[in-house]
Amino acid sequence: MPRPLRNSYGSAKPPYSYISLTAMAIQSSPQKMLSLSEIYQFIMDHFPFYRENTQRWQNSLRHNLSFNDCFLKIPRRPDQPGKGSLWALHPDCGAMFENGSFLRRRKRFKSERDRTSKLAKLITDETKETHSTAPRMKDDNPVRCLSPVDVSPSSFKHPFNIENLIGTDIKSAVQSCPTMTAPIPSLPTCPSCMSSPPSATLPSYQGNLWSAVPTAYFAKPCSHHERIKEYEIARLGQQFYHHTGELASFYGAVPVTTAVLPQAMFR
DNA sequence: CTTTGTTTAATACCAA
DNA sequence: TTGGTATTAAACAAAG
Repeated sequence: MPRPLRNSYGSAKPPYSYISLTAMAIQSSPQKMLSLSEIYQFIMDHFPFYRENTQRWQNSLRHNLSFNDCFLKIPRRPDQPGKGSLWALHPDCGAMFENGSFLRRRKRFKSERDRTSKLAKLITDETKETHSTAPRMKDDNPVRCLSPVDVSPSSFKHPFNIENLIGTDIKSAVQSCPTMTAPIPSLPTCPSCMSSPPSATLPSYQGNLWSAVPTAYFAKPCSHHERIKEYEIARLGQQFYHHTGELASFYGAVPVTTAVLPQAMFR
């Protein structure tokens, strides 16, 4: 049972590490991600101890966000106002705390082989670069997506090629798996526009089978256009979940939006 | 300018 | 004692 937080410790220092406090804040949020200032605010709201000496502990907290693999920096979508990025918990860091009580850390979370954290960094960098390059390509094809089974070299300047991000072991596993034609699963209704996308815009997909698109992708408002992109991303995530489980948890648990993923993927 | 984020370093703590 | 972890300080860059 999670302990009640409010005024539990008066002005005494709570028995939680900065990592615990930050994880609490993030997990308490509906979208499971918060801005830096929102993390500050949560901690100050719930623990009076941290209403003082803010310079000191906030510096420490920022250090923890950057230093620890368990925190993922999620870029804001262009239509999301505010400063800085959003911070989420790495989906694989669930076992970090004993019995989930936040009181003790079992062990430091280290993403295995740096693969997922590298992926997250690459995604962040690609997103930043993509947004800074204002002029878009002439022959934009918004739904052309790199298929996991398509190993043709990318012509992008900064390719977000899934094959570049995964080991050759996974790549060969994907390529060796049975290929078949499957209809794209129907998309859940967008909570923003409350209508289903026209099915004509959704091509069938020749490739490996995938399971259902995680509805988490549609927790945020999106346009039809964006939804198609998000669907392509979900497909990649599920694709690799099917065979490895590793990348899947990354994509599945972090509410990835189009802003998180490089637009180069769709050109 | 301030805020946000990254990184290095020193130090303290704690359990094996 | 040693290794892993947590805290704090500080320098610095990037971005708004």
